Amino acid sequence: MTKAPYRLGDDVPVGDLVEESIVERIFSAVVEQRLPPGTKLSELALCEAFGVGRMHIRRSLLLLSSREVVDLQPNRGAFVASPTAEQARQIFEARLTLEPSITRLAVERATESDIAELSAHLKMEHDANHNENRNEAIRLSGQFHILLAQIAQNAVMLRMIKELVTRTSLIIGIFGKPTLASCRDDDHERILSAFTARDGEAARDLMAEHLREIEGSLDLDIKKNGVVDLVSLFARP
Amino acid sequence: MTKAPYRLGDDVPVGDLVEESIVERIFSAVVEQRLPPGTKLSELALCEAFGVGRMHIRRSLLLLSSREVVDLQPNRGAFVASPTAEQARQIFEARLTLEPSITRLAVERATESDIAELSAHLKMEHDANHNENRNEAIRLSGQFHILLAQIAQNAVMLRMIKELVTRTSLIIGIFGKPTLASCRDDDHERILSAFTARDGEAARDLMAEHLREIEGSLDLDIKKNGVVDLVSLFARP
DNA sequence: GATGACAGCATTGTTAACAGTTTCGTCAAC
DNA sequence: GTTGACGAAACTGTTAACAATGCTGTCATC
Repeated sequence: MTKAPYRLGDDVPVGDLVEESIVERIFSAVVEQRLPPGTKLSELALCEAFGVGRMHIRRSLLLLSSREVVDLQPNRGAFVASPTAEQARQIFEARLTLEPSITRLAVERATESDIAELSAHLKMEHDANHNENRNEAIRLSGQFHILLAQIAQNAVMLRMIKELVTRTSLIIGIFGKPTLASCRDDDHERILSAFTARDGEAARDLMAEHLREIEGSLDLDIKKNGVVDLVSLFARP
Repeated sequence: MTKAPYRLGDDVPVGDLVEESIVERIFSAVVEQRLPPGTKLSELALCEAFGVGRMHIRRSLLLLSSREVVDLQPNRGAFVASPTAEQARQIFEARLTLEPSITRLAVERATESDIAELSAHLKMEHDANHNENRNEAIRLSGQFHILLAQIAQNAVMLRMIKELVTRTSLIIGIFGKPTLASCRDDDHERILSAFTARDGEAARDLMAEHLREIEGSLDLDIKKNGVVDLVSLFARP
């Protein structure tokens, strides 16, 4: 994921754009499980990592905490959130409420090129799984759900899904069994089949089943920990 | 509008608490349509209004803009959002996805005292309507939907609903016909009946119908606030 | 050796001053 | 009378210094 290219003469990105991009990149890092739950997000380290002033970092952290991806503790700092089992339950309940409907809408609204994109995406997922490229596989697996919300053409729900997918990665990091780190891509394949058949109801039901499967695969009792170097993590390639 | 009372010995509110309360109060003002779409929210004025420093106001405005209740324009300031017709469509689509399910969950999880509270709430709504207390009627009408999400015991969806209800107030302010400023409270009565009958499916369907009714009562073509903004009109897409 | 007080350090929270931009009013020109 | 340029004032954006809090390592005591 590279920075958007700014040519000379373009308006320099200012204000919200900076925070937006930082939030997006931290979201990605969380989804890919490069930022495990509980990781301290020190302001200074993030300033170096993103090459911006403390103000932008503090604003970004506030935004992240408003999405409950980061836990802001007064006078102590920011930490990657560690969802509780109860929060996990609520998040899956929200996903089960939203995503089946979104999936049906997506089927109804998908153009041929949308379906082609989904198909190409699934191929990437499959490859990543086959090559044991774990980070990429996890990222693509979450991205699939986001793609559906994009195809459904609803920015409101898209934003909700981005948050829920990200928090789900945290949940899997805490409560997931080591073997299963992401969605099984054949679930996604089946959903794609419903797209090509233009069967919205089937897609909706498959998505519900898919989500229930993920939730069922969790151990809602066990916990874990770890440490990560923020600078190298966000170093520009 | 008075400051929240803090007794001596209470922990002085620090950090997020300040912003949270400001956001909440601005949400309320928007719901009650005391802050119409497009209203300029000057930092200095808000500093005086809430008796806090500029930093807290700026953080609050950022949070409000992340919920799309406030539009943050670089170097120009913060304005109460003016949802477009397309955004209105998406917001109702999201509400139609979430709230019927939430309502069913609420019926399943409601205690007797929850139902009593709902009933008391409806009485207040009815009174406010009868006394032509418009602000109070609008506020209670939105609060009803929030109450349901609270009864459903899902903090994730509760937060989503708070945002959607607030933005719906903006939508009604822009696209609503003058007569109908809030939900008809007899719709809410019918939903309560389904609660007392413990009929979740009925409650769900009534809520869906209720939302469709509200959306149907909008003029999604006519922009009432008169002046057309030529700049955005001719802006490149 | 374990425990607790203490001091120094690191980090976060807050404020104030400064810089940059927009906005508004004035005035001159047509 | 309208339009456009100019300048002052008001507002927002940014930075840096300062204050306050939490953390850590040391040392004395039991």
